[in-house]
Amino acid sequence: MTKESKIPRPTIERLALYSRPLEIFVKSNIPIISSEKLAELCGVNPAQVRKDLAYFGEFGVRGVGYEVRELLREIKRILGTDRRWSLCIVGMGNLGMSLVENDNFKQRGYDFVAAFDLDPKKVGIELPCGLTIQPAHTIPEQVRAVGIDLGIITTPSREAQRAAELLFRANLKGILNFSAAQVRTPECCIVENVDLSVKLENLVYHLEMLYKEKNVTAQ
Amino acid sequence: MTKESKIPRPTIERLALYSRPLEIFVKSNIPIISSEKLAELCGVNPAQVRKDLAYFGEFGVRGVGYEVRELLREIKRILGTDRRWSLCIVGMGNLGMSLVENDNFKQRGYDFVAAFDLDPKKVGIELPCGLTIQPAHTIPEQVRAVGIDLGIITTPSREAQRAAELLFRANLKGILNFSAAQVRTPECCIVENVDLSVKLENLVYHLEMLYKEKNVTAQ
DNA sequence: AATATATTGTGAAATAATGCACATGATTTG
DNA sequence: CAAATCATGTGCATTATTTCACAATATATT
Ligand SMILES: NC(=O)c1ccc[n+]([C@@H]2O[C@H](COP(=O)([O-])OP(=O)(O)OC[C@H]3O[C@@H](n4cnc5c(N)ncnc54)[C@H](O)[C@@H]3O)[C@@H](O)[C@H]2O)c1
Ligand SMILES: NC(=O)c1ccc[n+]([C@@H]2O[C@H](COP(=O)([O-])OP(=O)(O)OC[C@H]3O[C@@H](n4cnc5c(N)ncnc54)[C@H](O)[C@@H]3O)[C@@H](O)[C@H]2O)c1
Repeated sequence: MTKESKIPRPTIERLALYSRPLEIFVKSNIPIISSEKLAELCGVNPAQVRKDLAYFGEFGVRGVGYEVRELLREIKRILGTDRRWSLCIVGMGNLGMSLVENDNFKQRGYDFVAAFDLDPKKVGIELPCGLTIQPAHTIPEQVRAVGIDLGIITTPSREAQRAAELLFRANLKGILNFSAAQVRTPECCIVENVDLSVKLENLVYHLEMLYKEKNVTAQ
Repeated sequence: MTKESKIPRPTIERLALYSRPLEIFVKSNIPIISSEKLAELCGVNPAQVRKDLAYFGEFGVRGVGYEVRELLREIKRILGTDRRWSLCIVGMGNLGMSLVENDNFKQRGYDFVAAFDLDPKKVGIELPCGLTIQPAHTIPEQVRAVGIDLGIITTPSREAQRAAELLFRANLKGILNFSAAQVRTPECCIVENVDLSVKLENLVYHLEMLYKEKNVTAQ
């Protein structure tokens, strides 16, 4: 098992990616998929798919392919999404609201069990999803009491670190941070930062490259 | 210039990251920053920072550091964010609404100039940001007429490919896709996929690893 | 002005990730 | 049942990325 700690990071990211088409295939009752087909659907190399999976076992049958249902089950087991995870969310602005109300999360095994905000005008509001917004200072007690697994931060950037501290001090183990601030945590707490404008800036860079190449080759 | 095409992808991602603390330093009137400080703030290695920057020129002064204002200006020039970009957004549900109303984008140089939806109940609604939701079938003409640079897809996954096709057929060059579906485009159009539940699944995997290691070392 | 200290830029080593190409085993066909 | 076909699993070469370590250069100190 300790071997699994030297799995390439990109492999983990791709496993999650692979599960999307697999879910669709399960629904469509398609029993078998090849690495080639799965690779095509995810925009990667077929050998990559096979290698990624081979880190964890032999899930395929030579000359045949992978049994869709079984493969999806294995990937979920590997990722840890074969059980439900409880989430709380801190900062109930536009983005926070949009996330709690999105039921893709529930379908994928994530349950929002608490929503927090600092603003007294927001505290007490009952959300369509059934939760009532709680005051931010109650984060520690509630995280501990309910045993919340993961926290999502959707506060303004300048408040993100403060929010994170309330969370990990209450012994919560993972944080998904949507603010533009880089959040710092002790080793016992894992953070994923998702800065959406970083994504936009990537896109813009690659576009500029595309334009430049065109100009060069056109001359 | 063609040399810039073999810049490591991760370098581009980090450049965008570096600009966040730099923006704050500019506001705080801090004139100089070292690679070590910048690295610490972004959670990377200082040599990495220097190498990333060195791909594009010599922006620092030995023994001193980097002039904050100048460095930010250079990074923006490199990324292509030294000009404004026009955006349209397709699918005005919770997430789409939250994105158009977020004014971080405007601050960073992105202007939403059109919003589209398929649903007749949504078409015609005037948004707080001033835009009126347009019917999706008008995407081609409006993208061409206004000369929109980038498109954001926030439709349900099953509609994402259709939305993408309307966009790139109208000669739009870049797409940021928030649906869980992998969108396929011709070479002339660049897509960034941002699947938020992939991020969650990554987090969950690394958490599970953390737990397992603890159990192992505890025994 | 000499010495100590700070910090960049970069070649080269180390590490990480990808993808080819083929042996291996399953299935189909004639 | 032999031959042809298909598709996995994997060793290895290749390519990509990170990090080290140090020469080069600037500033501070005495
Ligand atoms: N809305 C988007 O589409 C979008 C896009 C990209 C990034 N983001 C980022 O996501 C974050 C949230 O965006 P938003 O548009 O929802 O902002 P918002 O201003 O609408 O909401 C922020 C909410 O956080 C609350 N808050 C502030 N400090 C808090 C604290 N310490 N504890 C708890 N709650 C606190 C505020 O009361 C408010 O309700 C921001 O960091 C933003 O940069 C948002
Ligand atoms: N809301 C979130 O927080 C969140 C989180 C993660 C991922 N996502 C993804 O983002 C997407 C949007 O999420 P949402 O919660 O806003 O969904 P939503 O159902 O609230 O909104 C989708 C909108 O798209 C419109 N639409 C459907 N087909 C269209 C088409 N062909 N052209 C134009 N408009 C069309 C619908 O009328 C609707 O208004 C989904 O793919 C979802 O999986 C959302």
